[in-house]
Amino acid sequence: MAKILAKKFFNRPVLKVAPDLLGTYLVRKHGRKTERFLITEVEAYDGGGDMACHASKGMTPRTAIMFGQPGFFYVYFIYGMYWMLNLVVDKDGHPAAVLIRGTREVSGPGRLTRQLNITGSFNKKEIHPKTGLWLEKGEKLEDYKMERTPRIGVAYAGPIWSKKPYRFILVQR
DNA sequence: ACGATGATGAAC
DNA sequence: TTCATCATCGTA
Repeated sequence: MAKILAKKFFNRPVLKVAPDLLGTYLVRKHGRKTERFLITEVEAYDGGGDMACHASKGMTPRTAIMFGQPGFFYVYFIYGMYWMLNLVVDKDGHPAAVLIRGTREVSGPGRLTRQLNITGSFNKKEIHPKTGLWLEKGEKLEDYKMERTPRIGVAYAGPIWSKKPYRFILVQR
């Protein structure tokens, strides 16, 4: 029986949680079918001072979820077409999230939500099997190594924050 | 290189 | 109420 990642896992600083998510499984159940996707690409967004993080705008109707408890989904609509899947992490009151950018099976954050049929209905839902979308511990991946790069598509955040190495990826050796 | 396509937040 | 912008992707 695979281990389900619970609140304790998410209730840590985002720069710890984000790399730990690499190699874990994003699990989606719709109808009778349960599918697992190995996470290979994530980005960390860390607090109100991170100018690339939506929480840098303060608490708004959209960003309020990030200011709450860890272990919930933050899902928002972008470019008139795509849903972005984020996991709220770190302690209650500190707004932080991890963007799931890709898996071994599906590359790209917009494609991922489209293929898994994830929309705004998941926003503010708990990361738990009862939701139909959750995370499970992975296995040892000897043939992959982790790399860090700047985040994608955040030039608006300015020279400092757009260059922070907050993107974590698994690449094959 | 650029258009699709609509929510969001800030300015007015 | 308008307006610029946007944590993207497919086609060219």
